[in-house]
Amino acid sequence: LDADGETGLTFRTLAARLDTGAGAIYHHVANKSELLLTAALQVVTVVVNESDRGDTDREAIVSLALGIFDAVDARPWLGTQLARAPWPEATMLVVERLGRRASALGVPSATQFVGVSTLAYYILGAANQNAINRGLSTDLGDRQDFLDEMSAQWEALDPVEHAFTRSIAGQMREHDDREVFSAGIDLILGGMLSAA
Amino acid sequence: LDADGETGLTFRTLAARLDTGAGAIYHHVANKSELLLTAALQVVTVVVNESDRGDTDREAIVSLALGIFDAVDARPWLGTQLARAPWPEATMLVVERLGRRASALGVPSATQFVGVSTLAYYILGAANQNAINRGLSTDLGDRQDFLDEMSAQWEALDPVEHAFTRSIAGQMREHDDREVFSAGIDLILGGMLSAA
DNA sequence: ACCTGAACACCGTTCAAGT
DNA sequence: ACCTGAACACCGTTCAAGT
Repeated sequence: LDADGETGLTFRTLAARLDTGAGAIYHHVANKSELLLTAALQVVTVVVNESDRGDTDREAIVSLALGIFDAVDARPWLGTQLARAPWPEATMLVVERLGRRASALGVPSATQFVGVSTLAYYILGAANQNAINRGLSTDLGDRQDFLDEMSAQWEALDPVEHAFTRSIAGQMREHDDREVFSAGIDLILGGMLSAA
Repeated sequence: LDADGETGLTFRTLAARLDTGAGAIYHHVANKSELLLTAALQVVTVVVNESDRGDTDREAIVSLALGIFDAVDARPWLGTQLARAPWPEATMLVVERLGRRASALGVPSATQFVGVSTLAYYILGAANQNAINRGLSTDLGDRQDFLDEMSAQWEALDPVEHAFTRSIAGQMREHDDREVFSAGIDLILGGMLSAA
């Protein structure tokens, strides 16, 4: 799974690795979906326990978010599993930790439901996007080439029709992934706290 | 595509519908991915033009977001295409509109890049989640049964280990999808404006 | 230039037959 | 109770052969 990704893991290769038949695996898991979700829960349990820390609740939320970001960066297949709907157990584990910290931070209880799910969508979306982009850039040269090309494409767009996209092309080229990601978490936290 | 979803559209069924061979389609599109992205761009172009309106920029952003939410609700395959990485042309069209409105709204230029991508991740994540949940609930009885069961499951969790999840179980049961979605947009906009 | 459709190289999943 | 692995029912994609 870690070596060849989600499509690399087939019941045939897995059976060969376990020195058994493909059908035998169905005596232990119902189907491929369950297999992947089980793997995801196992990884996330560790990540959440290791990253839910910091001197303040706010720091703990950023730390949790970065923990997921880094885990998905290292294992792109994980991002796909966490973003499934309805949210699987692994994702609910992250939501639980985020919510507890948000509550302790003083986010009004009326905004906790919306706030935490906003945080979760942002974390999963940004982590997935980052992981896939990184996969693409190792294929097609290095990250900077990839960003340069994307940025150049944006700058070549129509100045009227795509004014905003052009205006952020420079930032796209020079941004640091983890820093921008953290800034996003801070922005959402700001919204949650000022919504009182 | 609209009738049977993404997996329902195969080159064989499409060829049968067009009274031709499966291979012939490859003379018009490179592969299935390109086919789906083309369909997505076509739909989103219309949606964006129809929903980018309101008396204020803030209202226009909410209207845009709801436009995408509703479009994905009606066509779940669209959500999958918009959430692809790197963001396809159709998604960039949404980002452009959101960014232009955010800029006009007075969001500091330093936070526009982070703010608009936060908004985009939230919109795509929430719209997809909603669409898939709705698909599940039409299969397994109606929406309320689905929410009741999920809510009951959450309330049955361990009170210590899952304190937060339990605390939002009630809201999960009673929430209105579009209202909660709008509230999330407002929360992010609040964060973008107070980040000055 | 475009179409045809059999063939290729796969999948996840099932199931009769074994141990 | 568990394993085996051929078979089933599909995919997206390719390509020699046609028009």
